[in-house]
Amino acid sequence: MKPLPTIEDVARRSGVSTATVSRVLNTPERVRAETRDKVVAAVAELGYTPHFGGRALASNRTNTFGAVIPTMENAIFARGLQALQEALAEAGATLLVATSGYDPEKEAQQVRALLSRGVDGLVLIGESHGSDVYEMLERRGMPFVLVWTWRPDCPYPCVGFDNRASARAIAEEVLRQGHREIAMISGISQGNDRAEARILGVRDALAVEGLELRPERLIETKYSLEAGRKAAQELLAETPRPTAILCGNDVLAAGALSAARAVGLSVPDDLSITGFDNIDLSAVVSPSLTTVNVPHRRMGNTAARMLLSAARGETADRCIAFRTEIVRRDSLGPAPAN
Amino acid sequence: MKPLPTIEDVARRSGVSTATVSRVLNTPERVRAETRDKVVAAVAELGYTPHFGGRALASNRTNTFGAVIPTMENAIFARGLQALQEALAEAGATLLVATSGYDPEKEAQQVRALLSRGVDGLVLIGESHGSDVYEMLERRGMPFVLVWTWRPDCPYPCVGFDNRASARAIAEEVLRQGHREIAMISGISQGNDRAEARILGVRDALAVEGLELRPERLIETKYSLEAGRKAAQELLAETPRPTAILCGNDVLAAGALSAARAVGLSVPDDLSITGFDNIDLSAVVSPSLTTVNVPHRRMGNTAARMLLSAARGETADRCIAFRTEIVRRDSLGPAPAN
DNA sequence: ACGATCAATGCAAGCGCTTACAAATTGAAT
DNA sequence: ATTCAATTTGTAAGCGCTTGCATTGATCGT
Repeated sequence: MKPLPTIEDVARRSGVSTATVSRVLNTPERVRAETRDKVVAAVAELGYTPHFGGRALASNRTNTFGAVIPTMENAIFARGLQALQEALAEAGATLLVATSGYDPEKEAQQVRALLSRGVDGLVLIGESHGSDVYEMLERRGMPFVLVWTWRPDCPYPCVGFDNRASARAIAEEVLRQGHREIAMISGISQGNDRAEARILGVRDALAVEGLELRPERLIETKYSLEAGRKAAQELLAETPRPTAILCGNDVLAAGALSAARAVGLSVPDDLSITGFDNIDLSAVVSPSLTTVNVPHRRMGNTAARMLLSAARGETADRCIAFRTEIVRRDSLGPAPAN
Repeated sequence: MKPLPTIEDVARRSGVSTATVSRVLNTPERVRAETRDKVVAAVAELGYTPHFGGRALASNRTNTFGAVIPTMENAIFARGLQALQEALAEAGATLLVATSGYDPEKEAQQVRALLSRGVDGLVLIGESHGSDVYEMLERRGMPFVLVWTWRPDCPYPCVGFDNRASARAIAEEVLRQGHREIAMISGISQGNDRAEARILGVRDALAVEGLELRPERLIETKYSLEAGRKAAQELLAETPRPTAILCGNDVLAAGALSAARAVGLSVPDDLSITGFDNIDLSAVVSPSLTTVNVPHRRMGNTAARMLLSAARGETADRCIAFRTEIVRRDSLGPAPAN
């Protein structure tokens, strides 16, 4: 285990002081070209890489940002994260991803871990987080942005979309197709503002038609194919059978789809199913899912931009909402005639 | 931006030296219970979290491990990573994930970045990596393990499965169903030993029957649904049309499935399709995919164990192979009678 | 009762880097 | 030439933490 070259080795080799080496690395324009070349050469010859810890300790910055997401297991956040990562990388920064498993305590723990790693900023999913989390962040003036969420008057910097309005929109679309027996499979709404907002949106739409989402027509469950399948199975066992099932996300919808297939119902002839998020999956299941397209990549990009500028000390605590649109595919059709 | 409490603050508050505080944090059993309690209390009251950089600098260990994977965009590595992460977390360690986008140069860059962050060990996918990568790792005696790959006499510590043999097995299954017009959609094999091995495996199986995989029957493309769809479209346009398409992974297979649907072919009656990896997706597409189950979670767990023990200085440079099995579902059927 | 032993704690020297500040060099402008 | 300002470089003081070594008390065998 050969010891790594340090900045001192580089300094010695290029006949300058460590301060100059440091400047070459951080603010090259403040160093005479000739000197710079010598240093750069020495760096290359030694294969020198600055020691992260040393740098963090001395400068109190890490060029690192953290994101805490509920899970990597399903693809909901993948595309957005990827975009976030790319945008940060382009600015020379690194992204650290941690998962909370939808558990607030674990989330607080992960936030703490990221903070102790000296991240310069943080991305969190949604708005519902422990008060301890918000406290930690504000106490030390840590820049952060909430993504995947937006609502009128949101109190924190966020970049997302209006989950409630979007859910309402797709519910209206379902109603427009003549459905009246409507059920919903949602993620667990407790501690998940997106799930909650989507339920509210559906209720909004139903209310306009004088309908309501009865308790037995709403199943909250974890986000997995299997859970979606089970929930749909339950819903389909009741009488009268729903003619449309709105799902809180595409994964649940895909699960519902397979439940429908299992009991021999044809989608969309006998039963309509809608998703939410428009992940890749939704286009390949059969029938393909009618769903809500969410601006994954734009959220990621924008969050990156906001964080970077906040870390530079520029203040821009704005909230940004993107529009969503309904993606019409094959899983939603007119309500069957009685 | 209030300055964070330091170990010194904790020391002062609990009336001991910083050394003792440090010991309470790292080796509590070496501190008298009474003292320990005072320190723990002070830590709690101040909300103290050790500064990561300081710790890394002083101890030259970070309790952090890195993984460089090709991409997060599709779900291939998600489950394995999750397991890796969980196993590391259980031991109090953290996982840093970086992506290379299947680009060797970017991979080297990411490895370098992780090293400069002082990771205590590294997980890499597969065996083909730039010589600079191997050099960096060996030069500093950095523990690492290759996952997702295994072959007889692999020269580095690895934990995976025999891609070639597994591909051969599923190809044999296809042959057993009477297929003779066989095509394959693979990931880009250049610089991807798993893709390459899978192609070789298929060739092995065909060779036994005196068949070969003609160049126009093998399309290499990137791993995406869309790419899979396009490739299948091409393959299906030829005459004679293949009766079975073996895919290098489930994502490609799902794409192929949708291509088949688009041209009105029934799977598996007119055309059989197989996948590889057994990701969640493969069970929900319709028809569900016959594929090769890969021990995602066990690879992740085992890799974690190997890294942790290597970081502790124990030497255990073994290679571990898990068995795979064929998951029989609906996308593979007997070859259609002419 | 006394040194020997051992556990518990403190002291202080760094770990590799950044960055005020000081010093040296340069290049005009006089 | 000489002066002054601007530019470039060096000096050295930490950043927060760990850890080898020294110190202190307590415990024990005799």
